[in-house]
Amino acid sequence: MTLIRVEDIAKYEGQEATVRGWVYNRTDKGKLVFLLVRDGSGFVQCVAFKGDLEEHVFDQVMRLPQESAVVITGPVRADGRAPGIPGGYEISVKDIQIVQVADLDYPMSLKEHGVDFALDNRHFWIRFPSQWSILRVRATVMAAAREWLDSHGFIAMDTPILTPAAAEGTTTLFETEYFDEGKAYLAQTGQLYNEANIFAFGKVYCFGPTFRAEKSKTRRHLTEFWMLEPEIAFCDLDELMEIEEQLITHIVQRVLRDRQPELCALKRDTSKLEAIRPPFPRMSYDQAADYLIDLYQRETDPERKELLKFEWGMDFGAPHEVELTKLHDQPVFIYGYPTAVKAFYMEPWPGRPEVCKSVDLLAPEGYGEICGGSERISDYTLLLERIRKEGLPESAFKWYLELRKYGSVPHSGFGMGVERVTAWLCGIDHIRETIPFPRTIKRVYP
RNA sequence: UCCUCGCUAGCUCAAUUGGCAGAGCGGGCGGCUGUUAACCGCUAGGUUCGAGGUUCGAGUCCUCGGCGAGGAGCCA
Repeated sequence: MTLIRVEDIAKYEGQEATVRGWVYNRTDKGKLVFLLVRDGSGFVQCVAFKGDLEEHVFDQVMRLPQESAVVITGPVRADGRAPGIPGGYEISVKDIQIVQVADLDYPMSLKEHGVDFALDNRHFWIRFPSQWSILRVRATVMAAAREWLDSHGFIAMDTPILTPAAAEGTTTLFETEYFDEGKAYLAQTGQLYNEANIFAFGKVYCFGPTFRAEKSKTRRHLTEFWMLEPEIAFCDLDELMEIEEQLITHIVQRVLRDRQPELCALKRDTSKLEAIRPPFPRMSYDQAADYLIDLYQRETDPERKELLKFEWGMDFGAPHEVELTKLHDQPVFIYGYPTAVKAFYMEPWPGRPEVCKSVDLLAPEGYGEICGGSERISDYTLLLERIRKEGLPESAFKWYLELRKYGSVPHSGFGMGVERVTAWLCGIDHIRETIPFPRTIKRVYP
């Protein structure tokens, strides 16, 4: 008996194989029972004929409840009628071991469910082909990102999740007691620590959960999400964009190569992803602003006009980002945002202090911002001035400022939101499905 | 915080003008050798989110509250 993984089933055509898994669906048809079995790596149809099994066994198979655990052995056959991920192959049940007969009150039937019910049952929902596929793509996004960085001289350098006094207002930070030291806060970014790390390691990245207590209630926000943050010494804004487009391209290629059955199960139009290749278009904030102002002025529908309202100096809202992504089939860089709407540590544009060397990467098809980054201020005096202007506590930034005194160089970095990238690649419209157990303003269960 | 919508069987939903609370799925029993979220027959299953009000009569109308969704704002 050869134990196989369903994702490799094509290799075993004509051979006897064993799969271990769970009954996702059962259809009985008189003397014939179809079991759609999940084994974690895929979904495969197993067919039991009454004549092949002892009568009491067949009878048990015919009544096997959804989600029962089984070990099935039999020959693998190619059959175009067989559903599954990947489909096209099925196993004839010659032997079946029933590890557990599931209770009959499994809450998630295979019909439609409302969002709230599905999320209350997230611990079961992840068994569904759609959710399973999305989370497999997520894992590949994460693996591909590490793979590219690790092979391009970046050192993985974890940054703390418990952090001291807030770098900015405490309103969006989750707070916790920290022994006798007062308050600690869950990290919103590892960037400041990454900036320390590059002066030891040159090119680094951190990759972990980040926490934002924003009262955002949209399809693009979670309170706990995973962010990849590379930071590079001796790197300006142009070089940063090159790194971003190389990384994103690699991720897209890997997902296309390794997650084809999952994308197919999600009915993703992969031709849109196959077309992604660097260099990505670059557009200045000024150009984007001109375009959006023109769009705003020409809009006649009052409701839409209100949403598209724009003037130079504003940050983009979701509707603006959507309009900008419609201009290209590729991800698009928007660089040179107004200093006033960006963070204090961004390097000013030479000769134009009202603009800074920041860049956002917007995914196509209306997905919007997937990466945000900038060249950082490398001059001590300028950074100190900025910290004071923002009214930030100087003492908390002592170590950060000191980095500018000993070997400071131009450096840049960015953050990539794993959930937003995954949502884009999967073609789904809400990022809560791209993380196993989403945390939103209204949900910390399960 | 604001705007809009929703809450009826385990799930997804229906219920005409205020007039007997229903269907599909899921569960049970039975049938069928190619099902694809199978199909067919039978069957069990209800505090209509909560409190109060109007009315002969409220799932439906009114008031207050709760919960959720979509969007906006917010958002390194």
